[in-house]
Amino acid sequence: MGKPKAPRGQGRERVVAAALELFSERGVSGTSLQMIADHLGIGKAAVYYQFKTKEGIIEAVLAPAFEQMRRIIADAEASESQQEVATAGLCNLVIAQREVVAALSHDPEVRRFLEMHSEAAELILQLGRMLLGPEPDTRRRIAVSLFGGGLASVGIDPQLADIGDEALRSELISLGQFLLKA
Amino acid sequence: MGKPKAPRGQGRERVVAAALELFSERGVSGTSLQMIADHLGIGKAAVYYQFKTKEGIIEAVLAPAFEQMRRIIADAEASESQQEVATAGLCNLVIAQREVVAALSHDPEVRRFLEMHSEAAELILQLGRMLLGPEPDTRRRIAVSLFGGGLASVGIDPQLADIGDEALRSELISLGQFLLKA
DNA sequence: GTCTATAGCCGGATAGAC
DNA sequence: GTCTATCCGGCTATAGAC
Repeated sequence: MGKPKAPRGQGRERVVAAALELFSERGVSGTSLQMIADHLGIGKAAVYYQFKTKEGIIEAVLAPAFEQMRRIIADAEASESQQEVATAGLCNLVIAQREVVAALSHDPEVRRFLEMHSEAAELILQLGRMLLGPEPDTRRRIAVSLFGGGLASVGIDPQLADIGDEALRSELISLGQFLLKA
Repeated sequence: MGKPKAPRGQGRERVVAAALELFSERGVSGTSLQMIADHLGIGKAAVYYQFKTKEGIIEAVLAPAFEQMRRIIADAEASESQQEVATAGLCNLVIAQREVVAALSHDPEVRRFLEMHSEAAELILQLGRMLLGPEPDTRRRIAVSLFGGGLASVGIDPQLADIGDEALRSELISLGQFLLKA
């Protein structure tokens, strides 16, 4: 009864992968559906068969990152040391989803998307609050902003391309804890 | 003999100011010349009178930041403690040119611009080298990347809007020195 | 210095053939 | 599931009137 042909969702995944690659090179506004289609060697209408709108593609590209954020928040909430678990979780997220995080965390089109989908925006705010801890002073607030903003860039910095995932992860976590204790 | 009417360059500055504001909200790709014209209450062709191409506008928006970078590099080179002077200079740059730095440092269109204008790209690389110092280890390289990427975000983080320039500057410099000594 | 008008191209999105 | 053809609107850029 399995359907060997046209396995559901495979086309979607190919579109999402191509979109992510192009988004990270040219930004969301700078990427047209035509480019995505060309990249896959298909027609523009074939892309529309998978996603009715461009926003739908953005949503699908972002989805796995937000899923992981939900897990991080759940883990941190279940832990005694919220701040440390959240910090490590964020570092893991950056490693596991380099391209999604780096390509989209500073994209103006994604910012607009988040303004229209407050459940997603709330996840980011919640993670921020966990890093801040209760009653943060000015220095801590700046340190958290610096760390959060920096994390996104580190993921795709070409100058760090020779550093393996494990080394990067452990140094990031260490630097994060260091910064947030400053 | 002064010419009270049509003071040279004033029109250009108004275009640049409007462009910067829109670039920071919508990104470069997401900003059309029509939007810039509308924002100034003039026609699209009036913008073309000041700048022959959109790239010309990008160049003019970036110019002051690169000028300041040149000064920072010159100052650091003349100093004994290159790394500290460069770090402080970068923090000052972020404060003085928040919008330019934040809006454009992660913009894919600007990245493409830099690939075509290697003199400008070289300034950024040179500053990076000054922060790294001679023979940096892995941890230092990651710290520099984290700091550089984070600086850009801090400048426009709405959550830090209540912090004055002076407080922000001194904390940033302090956090920078702290991070680079980690 | 700003305007209208227009060229020519490309954007997102849809309809319908195969 | 992919294609061609098409709609309509917006884009950069130019020409020329005022």
